[in-house]
Amino acid sequence: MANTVQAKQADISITACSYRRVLEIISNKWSALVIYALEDGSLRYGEVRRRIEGVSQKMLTQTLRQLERDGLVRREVTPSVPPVVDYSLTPLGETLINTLRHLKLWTAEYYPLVEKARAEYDRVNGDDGI
Amino acid sequence: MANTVQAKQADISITACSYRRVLEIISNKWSALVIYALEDGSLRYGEVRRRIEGVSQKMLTQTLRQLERDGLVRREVTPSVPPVVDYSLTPLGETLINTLRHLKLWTAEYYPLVEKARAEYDRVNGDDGI
DNA sequence: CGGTATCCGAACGGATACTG
DNA sequence: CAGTATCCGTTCGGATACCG
Repeated sequence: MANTVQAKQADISITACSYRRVLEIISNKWSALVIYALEDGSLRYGEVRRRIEGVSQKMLTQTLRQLERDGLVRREVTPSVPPVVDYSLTPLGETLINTLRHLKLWTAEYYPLVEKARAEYDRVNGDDGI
Repeated sequence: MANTVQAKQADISITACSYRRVLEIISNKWSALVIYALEDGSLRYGEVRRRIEGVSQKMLTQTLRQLERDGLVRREVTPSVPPVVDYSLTPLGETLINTLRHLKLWTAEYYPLVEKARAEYDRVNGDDGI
C-alpha cells in the first residue's frame, strides 16, 4: 500500500474477487431466467418449468436448489397427494431482480448492435482460414 | 394468441430467449472481469492480465477475442518489435459497463447476506446424509 | 511481448428411467 | 406432481510448450 497505483490494483483485485462470486450466482445457464420467471410472484414447479422454454427437469431442480441455498428463492412444500411445491423470490431475491432488470433493458436496446458487430467480425475475419 | 395468458407466456419466452443471449456474453468466467478491467481506459495485454488475478493466458486471449467479436472491446495492434497491443472499450462496451455497475453495487451491499443464507442452509440441510 | 497449439481433467448440462 | 439417479457427450478452463 505504498503508492496509489498499488492501492488501486489491490482494490481492483479484491473487488473482482467478490464480484466474481455474484457472477457465479447468475452466470450459469438458468439462474437469471428462473429469477425472472418468479418476478410476478409465487409459482408452482411445473409453472416455472413451462415459463422457461427448454429447461430440463434436472437443471431446473438443480438451479432452484442453488437459488434457495443462496437465499434468493423460497421453497414451500404442501404435503399432499400429489404434492404441491411453490417457489417465490425472497426479499433478497427481489433486490437482485431490480438489478437484473437493467441487464434486460440493455439487451433490449443494444443486443442488435452486438449481432451486427458479430456479423461484421465474421465477414472480415471469417471463414478464410480452415 | 387466444387469451392474455398465452400472450403473456409467449412474450416471456421471447424475452427470455434474447435475455439468455446477453447472459452468454457475460456469464463465462472472465468476460465481466475484463470489461471491468478496461473501465478506466486503454490497457496493454499484459496490463489487463495483471489486473485480473488468476486468469490464464489462454482464457484471457479467448475472452478478449470474444468481446472484440461482440463489438464490446477494441483491439489495436502496433506492429513493432516487440509488438504492442492495446485494448479498450468501444462505445457499445461503455454502455454495458454502466449496467454492470449495478451488479457490482448489488454485490457490495447484499453479498454478505448470500453467504449468511448459504451457511444457514448448510447448517440445516447440511452434512447429515452422506 | 503477445500470442498459438495441444493435452487433459473437471464441470456443465441433456436424455432417460425410476419414485413417493 | 415433483422430484431423484445414472449415463454420457460437450464445453470450460488450466498447464505446458512453442512461435513471430
